[in-house]
Amino acid sequence: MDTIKPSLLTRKLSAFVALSAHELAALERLQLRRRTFVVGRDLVHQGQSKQAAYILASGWVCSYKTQPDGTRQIVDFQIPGDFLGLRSVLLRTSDHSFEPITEIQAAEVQAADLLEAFATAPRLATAVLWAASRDEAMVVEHLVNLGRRDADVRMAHFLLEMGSRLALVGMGSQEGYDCPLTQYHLADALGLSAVHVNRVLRQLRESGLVTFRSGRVSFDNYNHLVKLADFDPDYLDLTGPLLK
Amino acid sequence: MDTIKPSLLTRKLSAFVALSAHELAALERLQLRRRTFVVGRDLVHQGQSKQAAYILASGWVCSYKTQPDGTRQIVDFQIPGDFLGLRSVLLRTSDHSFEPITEIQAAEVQAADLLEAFATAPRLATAVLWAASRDEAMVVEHLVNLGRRDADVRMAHFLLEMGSRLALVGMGSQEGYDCPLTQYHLADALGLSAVHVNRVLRQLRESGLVTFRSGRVSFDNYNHLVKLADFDPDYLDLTGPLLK
DNA sequence: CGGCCATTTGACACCTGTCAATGTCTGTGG
DNA sequence: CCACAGACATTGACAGGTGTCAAATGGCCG
Repeated sequence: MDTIKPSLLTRKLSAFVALSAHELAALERLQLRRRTFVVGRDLVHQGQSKQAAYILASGWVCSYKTQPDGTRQIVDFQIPGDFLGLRSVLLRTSDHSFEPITEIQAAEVQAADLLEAFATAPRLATAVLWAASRDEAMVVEHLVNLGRRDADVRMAHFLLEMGSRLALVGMGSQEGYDCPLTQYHLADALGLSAVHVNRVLRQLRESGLVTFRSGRVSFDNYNHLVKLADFDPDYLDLTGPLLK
Repeated sequence: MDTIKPSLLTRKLSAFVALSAHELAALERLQLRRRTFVVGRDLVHQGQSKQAAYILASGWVCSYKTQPDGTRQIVDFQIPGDFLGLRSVLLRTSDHSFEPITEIQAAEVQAADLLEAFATAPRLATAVLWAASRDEAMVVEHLVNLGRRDADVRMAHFLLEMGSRLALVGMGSQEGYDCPLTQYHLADALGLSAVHVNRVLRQLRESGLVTFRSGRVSFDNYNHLVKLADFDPDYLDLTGPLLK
């Protein structure tokens, strides 16, 4: 099942920065130390420090914060090709937790390895910075989602965003994608109750827009869904600036 | 009215990283090119690129995103001593707008100046990275606020957070602080309607917790407010890791 | 087959938004 | 000095979105 081909991270970064063979090799070297993690056990826990970063090779992860009253807010999901805990390794502090949603494979990256790779291949730093910046832009978009959109639009936007992200690594299209999330995950990410998530999903399904069922998201009418969600399919493509 | 003393940014960073005289000088040099901006005219507009960054010397700014339907979501507020548009200058892209809330004074910083300062005083880069990271942590906390807290708790948390931030630059205490925001600003930041903001403020005031009136936030019962909001007064103090 | 987990559904309460009107304050111009 | 406009704050009535509670259904696995 495992690929020998270029990693997904390579694939993603190459879509935005033309990396040389030397740079590509440095990038691949970072991903040698593969580890497997099982569902449920947190990779990094809120408040821990001195952690490694990871490059996700397969499986889904979510990063979240838990409140004293037990409710949690999922900040973002990580999919194959994504960095995980990049900030915590650079700053040696972590302000939220990471939980595998499926069994995952990830390459562990020490701060020293990362810095060495940057020294060898400086443009790599730019590319990684771009990736981190894209992640931050998604958190901001997530913020707008929570603050200013109704539950149905919020859901539509979220499903479309995941679709675009997955398409970047060849795991999705305008037809749909495989999605291991439960409705509880959606609830914790979108600031809704699980019951209401179910209601919204039913409504979207019955409107012929999108179907979320048994681990699969199917876009029944991609264009109408994009219109409902005011979704800009290009907002993740912060292309241009880095192409020089 | 203007201070000759060390800038507020210096003051803030010094609370977390012990900077040498050489580093302090480099930091001050960044802040020579002062400019004044008036209320209402955006500093950086959504989608623009090739912008300068700013270090805010006086006044308040908000960063926000506007949606096609006209509603807006305020992502964060910047107060004296804060960076503004740091990411857009490094990546030459801007995904949201900045609007002065009061008349402001800010120092314009070109990407080249910043990089030169980093080269001269390497630890400065760490300090600035720390500041950027703290800003990102606040956005995440903001996300949790919107997703998982009721309007009253959300408001309480927000007022306390601004208080802590202002205290770091000597502009606030547990007594309260001067606050130029209108209830519309609060609404756009907290994902509420202006009418509901008013209701919530009244409730908090009548509960004897906090009073928001005529440009002033007064903590009537700081401890109870902290308890209501589940506010961790230390979460902005990402101290420790950088002190080595 | 018997749990266990996720999904689904209905009833009901309540938090929050919307609409509309009024009050307060400040600055401007007659 | 007063009238007025405009921005912001305040209040009430009402509707609707969303949460909570509770129960039923369905699928998966030991």
